[in-house]
Amino acid sequence: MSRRPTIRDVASKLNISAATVSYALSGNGRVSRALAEKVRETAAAMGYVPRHAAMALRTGRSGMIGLVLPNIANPLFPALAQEIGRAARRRGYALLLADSLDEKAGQDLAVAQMVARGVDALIVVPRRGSDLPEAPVPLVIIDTPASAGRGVCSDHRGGGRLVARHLLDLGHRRVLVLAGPENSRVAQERLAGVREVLEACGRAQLTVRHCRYRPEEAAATVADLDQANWTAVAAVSDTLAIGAVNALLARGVDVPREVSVTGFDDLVWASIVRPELTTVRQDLAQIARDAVAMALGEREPGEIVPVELVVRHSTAAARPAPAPAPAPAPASIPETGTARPCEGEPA
Amino acid sequence: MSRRPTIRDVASKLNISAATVSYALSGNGRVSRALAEKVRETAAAMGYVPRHAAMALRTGRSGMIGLVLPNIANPLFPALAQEIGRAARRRGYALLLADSLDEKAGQDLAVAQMVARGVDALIVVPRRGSDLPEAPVPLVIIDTPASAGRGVCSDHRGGGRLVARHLLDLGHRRVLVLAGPENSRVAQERLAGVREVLEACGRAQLTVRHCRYRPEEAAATVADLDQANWTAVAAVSDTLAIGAVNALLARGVDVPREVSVTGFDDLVWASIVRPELTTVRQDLAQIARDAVAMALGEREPGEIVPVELVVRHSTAAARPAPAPAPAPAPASIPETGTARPCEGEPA
DNA sequence: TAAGAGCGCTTAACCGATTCAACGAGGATC
DNA sequence: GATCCTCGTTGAATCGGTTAAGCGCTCTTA
Repeated sequence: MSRRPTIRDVASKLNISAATVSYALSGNGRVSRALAEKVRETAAAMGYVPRHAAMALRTGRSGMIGLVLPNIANPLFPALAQEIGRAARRRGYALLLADSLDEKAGQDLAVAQMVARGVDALIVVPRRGSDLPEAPVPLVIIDTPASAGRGVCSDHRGGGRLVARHLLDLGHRRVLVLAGPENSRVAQERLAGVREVLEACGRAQLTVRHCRYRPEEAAATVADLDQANWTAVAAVSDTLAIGAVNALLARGVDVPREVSVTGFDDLVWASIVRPELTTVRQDLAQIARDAVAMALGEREPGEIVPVELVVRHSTAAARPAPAPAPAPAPASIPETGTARPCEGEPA
Repeated sequence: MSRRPTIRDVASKLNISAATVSYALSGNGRVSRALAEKVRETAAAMGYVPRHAAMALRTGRSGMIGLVLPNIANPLFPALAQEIGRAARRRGYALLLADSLDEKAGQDLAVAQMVARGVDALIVVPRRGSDLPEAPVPLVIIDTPASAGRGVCSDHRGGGRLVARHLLDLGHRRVLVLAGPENSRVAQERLAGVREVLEACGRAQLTVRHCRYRPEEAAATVADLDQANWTAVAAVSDTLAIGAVNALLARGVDVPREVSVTGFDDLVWASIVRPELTTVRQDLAQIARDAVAMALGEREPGEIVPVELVVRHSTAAARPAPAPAPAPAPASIPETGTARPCEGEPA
């Protein structure tokens, strides 16, 4: 026979019942050591591979996790997808992938289709401004603390604090924040972190501008503003940071000597563009592991994963202000994301 | 009953048989118009959603296409994955994703697992240097013409020709080729295209260096060489091109005024870095559509998809050589990838 | 020594679709 | 009026696994 062998083929070759083969291979029933071993050998020799469809039908479990992303083209998500795929595969799960193509209906459609396909759990990075999806299977959200009760997320606010403190330590007091789209919960959190620290400082002056996650919009925003009003640009994403850098360089402004720029996410490109970006790195591997663990019910949702400031070459000590001002503070890198009053300031 | 309704639930509500419901919904059997309509309505009203697992078991078709990538982290592949996902979804197929994590065994393992999971077809972007995978289901390879008999690919060689002709037209005669890893079939093709045109020219002088697909390796390679020997760098990937640009800028060499640089693939970042890269764009959407069509047996494999030269700001007319030399040729952009003798050369 | 508990295996039901074969009712054909 | 078709529908087998229940045996335990 040329068909792929079934469990019954293996059974009849050994003159035992199909059930025994099933028990032996799954390790669930009580089968003698010797027989179990022989079954495994025979199955392997015959090239037996279980049909997941049959297992899924009987057990109601498909062994698949659905991953719904807003847009695979955003470079952060492939990295996350890779980590999730890895974590899932380690547990014997496969990854069913869909992106909502940045369309309103796409997300719910994708979720519904995955449910119809019988995924055992869903991991969703929600589209900006969309409602949180519902599904009759465990659903883990990767987003912000606001929805972390349903999943896991980075400490975006803490990241914002790290950035702000870093800039403060470098002596920057007037900061332009490129705050991303107004309806992005993640961007809101990052902005809140920056704001928290800078406002706690008292002396800092904050300019906030919103724009979509496109370098050209960031560039246009920066180009429109009077550069005299700030010495640092804190962008809530590397994409925006690169746009800002380009606009500044085009204007003949040296980065970081005249203006410091920070990003967010540590995309692969952050360390490739010149100057290499100071940015905040999310621990994607940890998020992926947690998300998968939550999806499979091994862990309670609600995790908030710490982020890390990566200092590179797009930030430097603030230049003395045009008005008479003393030397900037030494550039110590804060190790925590906690707000604390700004000390060691220029007098 | 709180379970998801089955086909039998729908049937008993209408006092008809399950078979009729199946025929009505699938449109396969001969069911009267009126009844078919009533069945569809009732099914929808009851929230009936077919179990793919049951369908898969019975029909042997899972409605899933497996996509195996060498490494999702490479920015080219997510874009491709997105297009393939879109094309698949349009036909009612879902996408099962795996990457081989750039490991030797990963690719075959991924293929085997997908087969076990019952995918109806596989689309594989083979890992460099790996053997072409085999599987008991239709398998489409996205790679180079050498394996295009099994799938679809871009006209990498033609892209190489486009780049070479572009540089030739700009007056460049001494070209450094960053040729990527030696075992990359794609890189080999691109190099071959460049070589073909430049050698046909007769007067061109070619330097070829291999390195892995990492900007820092490209940068190191460029930094090691005596820049006097070439006026243009043709990289077989944008990643390498950016490394080359960085190395040149770090050395104080103006790009493109002193040295022109070209990339390959038109990654999103190619138009974001400064200077924006002149590069070759693959038609990923077309490749994706063709690959899916081939996977589903709607089209014969063997397609070679044309590529397109995208001229931006990293290339410019060659400067007059240190030795007495006339003005460079006008920068006409070739519309075809065909080699032709270099005309309008500097005397 | 009778009741009970394990052990290792088998029997058979079951998951929820698809699809073959058959069947009754009408209509057309001869 | 008998025969044959076609139409619309149904019963039942089937896909390939999982798993509850049970069987005959041996070994404890009271």
